Amino acid sequence: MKISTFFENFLKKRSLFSNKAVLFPSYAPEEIKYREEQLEQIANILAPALRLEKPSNLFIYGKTGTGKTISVKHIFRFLQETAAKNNVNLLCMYVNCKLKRVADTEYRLIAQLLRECGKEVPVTGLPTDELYNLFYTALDEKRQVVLLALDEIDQLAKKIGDEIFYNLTRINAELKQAQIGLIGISNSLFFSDNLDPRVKSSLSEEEIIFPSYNALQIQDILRGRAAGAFREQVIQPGVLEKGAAYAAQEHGDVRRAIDVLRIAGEIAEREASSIVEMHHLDKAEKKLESDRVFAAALQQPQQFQLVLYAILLIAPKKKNVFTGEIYEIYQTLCHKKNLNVLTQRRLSDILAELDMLGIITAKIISKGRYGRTREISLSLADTIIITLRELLEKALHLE
DNA sequence: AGGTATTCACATGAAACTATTCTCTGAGTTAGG
DNA sequence: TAACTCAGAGAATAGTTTCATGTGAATACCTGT
Repeated sequence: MKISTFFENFLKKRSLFSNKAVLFPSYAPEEIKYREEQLEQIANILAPALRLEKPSNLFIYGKTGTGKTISVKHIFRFLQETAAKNNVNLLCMYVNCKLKRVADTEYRLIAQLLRECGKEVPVTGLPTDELYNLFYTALDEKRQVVLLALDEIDQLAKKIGDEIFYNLTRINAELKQAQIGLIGISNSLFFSDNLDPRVKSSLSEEEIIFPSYNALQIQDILRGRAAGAFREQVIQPGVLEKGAAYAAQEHGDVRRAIDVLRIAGEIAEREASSIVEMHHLDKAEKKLESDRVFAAALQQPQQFQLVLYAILLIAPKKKNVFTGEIYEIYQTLCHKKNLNVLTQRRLSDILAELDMLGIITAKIISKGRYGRTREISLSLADTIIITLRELLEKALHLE
């Protein structure tokens, strides 16, 4: 088929979607279902900001995909609208602390905040105190209240420790005109447990927990989104129910369930199907999982990939592999490729990270007299393993 | 037999080092007046 | 004299090494029966 006719046909075909944007994570719905209580609490806590009083610092817990981020953004939107209408100097900032190269270190976080205030700062070269000073002066320019939402704050704490929070809570003491209210959003329910007690008490003056959705709630939310995103009669009966049931038992993550639905639609469209059926959903589920693995693996550094490659070489042949065995294979690979060999210490960390990424399953076991080690196995489907191995070979220039 | 002490093979933690990227500063150089 | 160039000092960061310490349970080694 000629490309020109392909595009012509493409245009003639009716899309399954009426508004695909509804299914993207960036979409902000008018109404957030099953979160009335939490929204009300947040609104209550933050409302004093509209009177230029400093609201209590707020801490929000809940697993991924339970609506934390979207709720905070929702509240922010209305707060700012109201503030604008009534001429209140209210500034709402939202930062995701997990974003690589954006806000995943102390320096970068403050730099990002300055950027939100409209001040560009260099990516490196400046002392961190200097950034704090710039930040203080930027905030203190006028009498205002600043609400600062830090998403995935637990990731940041794990990476660089909790001193940064001490600095953040101290900001108010430095400011003369402005006031700042902190909103921490965490995926981990136990985040604050290993936090400096002083930081903990000032950071979480108020706490809100977002429970996971159950299957029926997920189903309802999915239905709402699907109605907005797909043309009528496109989704076959049972598809939404299945998607919801799966999401509920696996993780309770609505965002992911919505992603699956979108990809199912895309797959159906590519197959020139006029409806979305069960098997599209299954394919979408698999595609999402394998895409995640591939992306995670390919954006790691070279040595990291080499270790993963070593695992892929032997793990499928045996059911359990130990750290030492992987280290040996990795070493021979290094010699073949003429790369310098990392220490076992480092390998240990890499294995732990691969486990975190969900690419491998590593369990620390004790073999008694024969030591303690990680028992490593692959939890990926065979097809994924083969593709991943090929991808890594290409990335590492192995033959 | 039953109890405890060892011992293995790593895990885990902390600090420090290396290489790279970036800014800022100030001395030296250049071009124009 | 103002504008430009360029080296050197100082920062932040990612990835790593070095040194030090921790650890769960199968086995070795006792003890008293």
